[in-house]
Amino acid sequence: MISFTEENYLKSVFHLSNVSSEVSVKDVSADLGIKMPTVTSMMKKLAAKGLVEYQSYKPVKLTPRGQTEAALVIRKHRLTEMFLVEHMGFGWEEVHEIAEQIEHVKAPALFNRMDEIMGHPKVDPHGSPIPDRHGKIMSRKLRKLSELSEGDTFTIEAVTNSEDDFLNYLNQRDLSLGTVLQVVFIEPFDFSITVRYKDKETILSKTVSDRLLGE
Amino acid sequence: MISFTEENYLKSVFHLSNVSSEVSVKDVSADLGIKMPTVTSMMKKLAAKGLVEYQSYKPVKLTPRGQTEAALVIRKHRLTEMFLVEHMGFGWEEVHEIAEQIEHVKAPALFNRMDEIMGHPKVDPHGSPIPDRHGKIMSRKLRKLSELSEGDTFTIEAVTNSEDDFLNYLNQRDLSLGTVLQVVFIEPFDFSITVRYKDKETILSKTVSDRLLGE
DNA sequence: ATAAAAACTTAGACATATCTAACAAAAATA
DNA sequence: TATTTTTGTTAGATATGTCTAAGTTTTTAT
Ligand SMILES: [Mn+2]
Ligand SMILES: [Mn+2]
Ligand SMILES: [Mn+2]
Ligand SMILES: [Mn+2]
Repeated sequence: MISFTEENYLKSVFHLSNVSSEVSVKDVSADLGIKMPTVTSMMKKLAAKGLVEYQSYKPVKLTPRGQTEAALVIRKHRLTEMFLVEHMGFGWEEVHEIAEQIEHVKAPALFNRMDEIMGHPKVDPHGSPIPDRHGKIMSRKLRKLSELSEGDTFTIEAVTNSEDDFLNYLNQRDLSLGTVLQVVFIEPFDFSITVRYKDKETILSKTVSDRLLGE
Repeated sequence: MISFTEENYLKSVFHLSNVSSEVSVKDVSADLGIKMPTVTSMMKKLAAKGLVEYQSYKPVKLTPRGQTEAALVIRKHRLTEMFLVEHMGFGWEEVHEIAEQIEHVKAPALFNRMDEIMGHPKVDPHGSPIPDRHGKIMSRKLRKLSELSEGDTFTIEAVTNSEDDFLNYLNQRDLSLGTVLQVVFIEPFDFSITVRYKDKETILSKTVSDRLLGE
């Protein structure tokens, strides 16, 4: 049995693995807001359970089983988010915190039912892929808005961050998944991008354009 | 902040208070499957938090605040059960275990949304009343089927027990909330009751007739 | 190559929630 | 009333998950 707490560590290592190739104790510590000694001891525990590979002073890595278990928690998280948006009328900025709690519920039937009711959605409200029942994830290689050049066209397909502050910022500017943007101008000084969409023109900072994925 | 565990103790004391007038440490111990010394120490903790009245060797009692908090957890439980049945297609025998977990989610918006979507239901799938946002519970005085006499008519309005075994037993016999029964015969030896309903005639044991409430 | 800084681990403490063993009080029975 | 049984408490142990303080190892900078 994997505890609530252990599930959160697995998810953290999983997410960090998709950001950089090596995941350090420090990274996990920062990500979860838990001190390094605690992370070290949890890594030993997860290693003993066969969920992570751990050697002192080395980066940590999920074992295949650890990856599957992490993906299954993420599946529960994303199905929940999608269900809250699609069937309960929540905004995409409201669902992450609720899903953080419901993802730990041990009731496969609940999540399989959500999946069925929604017709097996491929992505969550933030454009992140939903792993299947076996923990397999479809990977799409999307580009960041910040990587484009002047004159390019871009469709928002995902956001890399689900904090409500950021999503409310996007809501205020009427930016959502599916919005098509034209890159009008890139400021060489701070890389802020002027974009045109839906008869509007706005300047987005690099912080924002780094968090928007699409093609 | 009331922990997951504390919430379960409050719920237990609350439920037991509605069964008998006095709630003992033993009762809570039996109800939660937790040893008596553990219950004693939790009662002290809850007393320190102002949620129960506790004195050594005396029955335990919820304070008004303890009652409200218990009722709010029960509200979350029952709204969840109702939502699972009404909006996710689960049977009344499947929802209790899932609700036992979701009732601990800290997200008032989630439960208020369920409540809204369902149009503020008064009872859960087992006929138990759903407390309002302030923890107030409508009380209906229903009779047990076991209290009736031969020739009486009875409409099932609630069950006192949500174990899947019991509910599957009722499902098999096509007994559900709203079913109208005629009491045909009461066996004086073991108080089993012969009932007629929907062109059927069945014998229900005292164990069963004690768990069916109605009027 | 050495010193300094950063990352990591070990050791030990603490909070929560549980248990068993032993004892004490209250209730039931003789 | 005296004894036995039941119920409840105290004391101390254990498991999980967290922390701080103090060292180690590795990496970076001088
Ligand atoms: Mn999320
Ligand atoms: Mn979580
Ligand atoms: Mn998401
Ligand atoms: Mn229930």
